[in-house]
Amino acid sequence: MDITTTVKSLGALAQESRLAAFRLLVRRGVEGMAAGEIARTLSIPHNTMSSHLAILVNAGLINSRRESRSIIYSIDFGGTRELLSFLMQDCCQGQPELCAPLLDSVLPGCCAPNC
Amino acid sequence: MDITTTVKSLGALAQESRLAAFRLLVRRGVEGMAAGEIARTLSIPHNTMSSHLAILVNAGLINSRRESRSIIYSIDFGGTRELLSFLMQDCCQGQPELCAPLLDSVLPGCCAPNC
DNA sequence: TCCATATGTCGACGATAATCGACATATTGG
DNA sequence: CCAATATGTCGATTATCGTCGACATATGGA
Repeated sequence: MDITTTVKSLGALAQESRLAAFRLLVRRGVEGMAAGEIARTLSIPHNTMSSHLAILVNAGLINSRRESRSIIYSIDFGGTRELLSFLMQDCCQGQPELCAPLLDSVLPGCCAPNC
Repeated sequence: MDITTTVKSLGALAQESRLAAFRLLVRRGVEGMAAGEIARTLSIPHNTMSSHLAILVNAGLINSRRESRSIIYSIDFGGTRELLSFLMQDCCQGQPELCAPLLDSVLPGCCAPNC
């Protein structure tokens, strides 16, 4: 992931409706959520939400699949991983002693078994 | 950290010059870098860089201190930690098995001794 | 096929953001 | 105090973004 792609991804998340939608989808996992349900949940007009979702898809943060009449959006673990990875990679270039306390407080918030 | 603050921080990083400046400062650690040197390094007019730095300060991602005629900017580990923590907290609500592979690939990029 | 449901696209408006010249402020040394 | 250096502020311009009404497309069932 280069700096341009990162700016794009960060920009996609740097908007209240989109960040809210993203967080909603993160919690849903692979199951995902239909476009209309996302819009209703966040009280946002369906067409406005539609463009926001398109921006998140374009940024590689979420995916979409059709299921009957609905289009289901779900988190793109690959793209999300790349963004987090890029941000973390930069956290302590050559100075591990500085970022250790930073990470110590981040990791407990993560529920993965290996943390 | 709430969603509004997060949007602000992400927005601060969602701009090429600011992300570049932030990454520069992350690598510098507590030592930091003078405003003018940042501007020269990134080939950005000093006043343009000045407003970008102000936005990063306002977002709580960097700090400033005066040293003689220069103003030295450096990463704000506290604010940066809060942002990363917020993003990581959301990564696997109730579904650790889904985010484990996500984190597995993020953590190796981190140089902290405990990873 | 026709209608209802679900979602996406287009276009225009208002708002916000990025840029940079010109000017202002702050610090140090002579 | 004055000049040089370092940085910040203001203001105007241009570009981009968010919003939403109106219309278009896609799916499934009667």
